[in-house]
Amino acid sequence: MNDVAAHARVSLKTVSRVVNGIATVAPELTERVQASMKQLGYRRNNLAASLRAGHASRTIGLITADLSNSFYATLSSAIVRAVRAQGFQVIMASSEEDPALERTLALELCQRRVMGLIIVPTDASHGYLREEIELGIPVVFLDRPGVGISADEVLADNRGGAEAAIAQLVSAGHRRIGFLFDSLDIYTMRERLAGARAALKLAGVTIDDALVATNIHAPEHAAAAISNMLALDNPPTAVLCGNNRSTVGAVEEIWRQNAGIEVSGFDDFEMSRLLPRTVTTVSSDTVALGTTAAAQLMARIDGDTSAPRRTLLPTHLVKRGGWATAAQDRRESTSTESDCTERGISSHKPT
Amino acid sequence: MNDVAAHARVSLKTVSRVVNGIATVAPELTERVQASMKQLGYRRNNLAASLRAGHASRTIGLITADLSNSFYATLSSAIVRAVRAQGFQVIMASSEEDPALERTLALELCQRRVMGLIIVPTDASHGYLREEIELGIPVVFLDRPGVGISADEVLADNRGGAEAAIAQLVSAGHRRIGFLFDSLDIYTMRERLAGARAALKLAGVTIDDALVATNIHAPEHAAAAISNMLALDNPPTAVLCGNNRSTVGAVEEIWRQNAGIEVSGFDDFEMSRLLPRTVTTVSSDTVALGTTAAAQLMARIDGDTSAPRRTLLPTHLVKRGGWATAAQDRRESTSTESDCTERGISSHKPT
DNA sequence: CGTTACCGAGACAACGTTGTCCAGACGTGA
DNA sequence: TCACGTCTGGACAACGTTGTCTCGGTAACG
Repeated sequence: MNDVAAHARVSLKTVSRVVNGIATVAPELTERVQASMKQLGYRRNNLAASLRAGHASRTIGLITADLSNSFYATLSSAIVRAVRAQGFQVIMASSEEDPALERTLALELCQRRVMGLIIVPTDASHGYLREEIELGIPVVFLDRPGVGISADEVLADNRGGAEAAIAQLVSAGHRRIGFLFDSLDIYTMRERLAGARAALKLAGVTIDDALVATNIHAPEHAAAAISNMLALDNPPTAVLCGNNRSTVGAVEEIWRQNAGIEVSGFDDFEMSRLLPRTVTTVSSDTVALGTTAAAQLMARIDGDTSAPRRTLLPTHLVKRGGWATAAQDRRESTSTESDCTERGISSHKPT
Repeated sequence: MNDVAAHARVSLKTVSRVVNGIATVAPELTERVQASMKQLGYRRNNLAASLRAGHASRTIGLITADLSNSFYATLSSAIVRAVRAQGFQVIMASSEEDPALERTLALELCQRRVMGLIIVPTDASHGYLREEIELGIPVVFLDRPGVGISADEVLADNRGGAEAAIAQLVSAGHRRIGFLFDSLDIYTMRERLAGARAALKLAGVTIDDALVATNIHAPEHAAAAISNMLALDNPPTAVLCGNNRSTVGAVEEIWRQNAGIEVSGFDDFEMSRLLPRTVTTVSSDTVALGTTAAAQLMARIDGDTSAPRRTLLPTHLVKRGGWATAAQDRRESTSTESDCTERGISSHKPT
């Protein structure tokens, strides 16, 4: 900037004024300065500017569990788009589900003076964030609640979705329902299982613990677990899968064994309509989750100091797949959705 | 920092030394400073530090075409992980395939003093980047080459992959092969089609223009296009799809019409093995693409000033899906891969 | 012609940090 | 005891920018 000023034979401040588009500069000088900037390849240093201006870095931090997972990719994409509209940029990091790494990343981002954080939290205490929040960096937890701290949360109604899925299976006559869930250390898994249990209790159906498999991390685990269940004297007639990996493994194995049991699962996914079996998925609007979290954070950055708020987004049942079971499901996916349950924000309040 | 110094009754510089872990501070003072830092909630301002230190922001910028696409999500994830190992953070942005937006984003990131850029470029001139590169911000183009500028490029061997796919179809006896490609404005589409044409020419097979459909953006377009081809007097016996969306649409429609034609396609995708039809996909190691680009950029940041370099990663054919056509394909996917062609880096040099 | 008012431009300080240099204190050896 | 060396702490400047204040010039009006 000094060089530009010297080259254009004006003062430093005049260059600053031109850069910031302040109108009170003589047109002739403006022109000279702009020519010099171009000639010298001048680029405004936004870091320095935000230093002077007092922390207005116009950057937020985003920590998800696994960037390559399409669920988080969609979330991230929605967030980036939403905050970009307000001139904000996003530093992204991945905690790999490791609480220690998550903490390190969060603190690093705070040091970098992000103006806010969106975190998909792991299942460890987030007390360390209290200080950062008090120091003025707002935090929004996304998809799962933070532990041991009060902050904004944007969640999907997993419990309600589970209840709806079970209600549908029960009304279709199923009484023996299997469960394939990932680790119950994950909040969403606990919620989904709790919802399912509640709905079954309501329907007066008792749960056979032999039909509840947990710690299913990969399709192979799901295949093995469902295989075991099918080998029981009294096998399930339907299965509820805790996430899309479980669903995929279950569908594969069920198809392989040509077993005629019904499948419901969480986390709708791209291409799910190409599954050979009909599957009912509990899906939530991932884009809305991201957009809502971004909006909540921006409100905090803009000075909203009201009490922390939990937003619960609805989930709904969608019928997917069924190519192998043929032409009985030739309807468009939109009309398929219409005969499914919708759950509103107020449907259920997880604790 | 001033406050900490006052509180600990030491000089500003002493605090700085403690923060930076310089050993020449008396242990007693170090302790006093650390206590004061904790008590006052001091956080080092990395922005200010990098300002003083001369642009060592330890941040890179990443611009992809569409964050929510699983291909770019995987790329991004690999890049974030790779640079994180060197203490770098990543600011991510999405160009939405819009050259003007891409340019705006790139310049914004430069103003923010990122130390390097990885860009999945759109098909417009990147001459504007020349100045930035000269100013010392290295750029690596990923997945597609930049236009009108010489910089590092990390690409997949699309042309070789297309040749391999066609060779396989031809050797299986196919002579009438349809093509479903997205816009030829996209570099990868041009490369893939060029490879296919070259391989067909080599095999002495002439191409019927009625079997070449372009500008296929969505599965529905692919379905319509393949439907038209199947209605011809002399329909194709096989089809090559330019990306996974085309593949999905084609497979759906072919299945619907119960037409027995063979499908090959680009871009392997999660769940592709659950497709009802057997599909041969040309896949590349997406993680390796990202990791390679990150490594190349880090080398430039570390001062590598050698001539711009094009890295071509191999593609290989993988058989996927086939649930609906049943038990003839019961093998594990690993063994399925073993009977497929592998293309090396040196297989083909696209221009 | 003089005075006032206004406007454009420059000097200066400050944002938070760190490198450089220097001063002072302490210890040791002659 | 004095001189020299070493080692720690502090003053100062600088990174690149912008807000504030002030000054000089010009135009308009009395």
